[in-house]
Amino acid sequence: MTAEPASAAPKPQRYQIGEVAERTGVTQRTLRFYEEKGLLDPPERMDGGFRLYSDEDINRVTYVRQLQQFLGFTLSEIKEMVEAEEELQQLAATRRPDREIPERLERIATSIAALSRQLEVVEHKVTNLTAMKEELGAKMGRMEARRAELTKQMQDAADSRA
Amino acid sequence: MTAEPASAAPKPQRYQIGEVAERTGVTQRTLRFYEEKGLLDPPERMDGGFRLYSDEDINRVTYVRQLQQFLGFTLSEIKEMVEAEEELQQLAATRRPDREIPERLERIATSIAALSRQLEVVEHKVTNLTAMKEELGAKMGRMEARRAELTKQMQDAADSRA
DNA sequence: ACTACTTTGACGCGGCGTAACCGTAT
DNA sequence: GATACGGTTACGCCGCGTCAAAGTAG
Repeated sequence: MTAEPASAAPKPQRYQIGEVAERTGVTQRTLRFYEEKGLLDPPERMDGGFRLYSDEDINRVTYVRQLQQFLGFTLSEIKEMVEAEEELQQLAATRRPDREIPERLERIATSIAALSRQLEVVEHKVTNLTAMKEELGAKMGRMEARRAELTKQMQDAADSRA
Repeated sequence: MTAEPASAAPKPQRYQIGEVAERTGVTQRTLRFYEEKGLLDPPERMDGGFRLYSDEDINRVTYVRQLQQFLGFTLSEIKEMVEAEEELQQLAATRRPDREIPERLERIATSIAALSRQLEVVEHKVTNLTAMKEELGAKMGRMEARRAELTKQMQDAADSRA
């Protein structure tokens, strides 16, 4: 599909752990930890043993972090989700065996279920946060009113001495 | 300020730990832990040693949980916030010494700073979540399209056999 | 040969969960 | 005195942070 010179090999971009850490905003420790826990599949290595990550790996990391930080899922929950999604992509890559369509449908159903679970959480959070935002705004208003009042009192005291 | 019969004592509502746990949605362990960490001040006790919490305590717990779960602050950050707020309420309760207005102003300033910090986080989160929501929606759409496609293929196969 | 980067351990910490064992309320 | 509830103590788990000691890249 993509234009590709016949003579040059694909040469896909690879990054070592430090750069991945910077670009994703997590530490190197976290990257190794995720790998250990099966959230990232083991990346390539150079001859000396240094890890070499792909762009896909990077996307995976940011995805995991979103599910964790923004939605509050645990790492084991997230693991299930990414595993489901991986299976799905593998199925999409296979050259249409055309048998086993029911199985494909099952996978998709699971995936849709996961997605709607996530959507639910997102909407829940947005509702809560919006409510909180208004509360905070009101509190801020009261605080600023008190501050203004006190500042005025100070002014008056200063004026009466003049 | 509030109407109060002269003959009957105030009789403020008190709850023991189990009920507080239910009403706030945290475990008893968490309540004791928060107390230990100084996030809740030590509640009253009955003669046998059972803890007796007030409505204020309950509010405090839900407040702490909001800051933690929704905004992602650590317990030590939250501790600073609630301590600041406590000082503020004490100052509001004192019978206007009218001296030390500058000090009051300082407290209020700290409090306002904390509030705007929280507001920032809230807005940040809402932005992120909204973006995520749209992504999820799009993904859902694609999934459902694929499902429809596959279901149709199955239909066709069944029809051709009939 | 130098410097920056990476490797695998291993221990530590925050924020609780989960018994265990015993005392209190009713 | 049975049953539900609460008290403290202590160990465990998750999600990493933080050295330490050694090897690799360029």
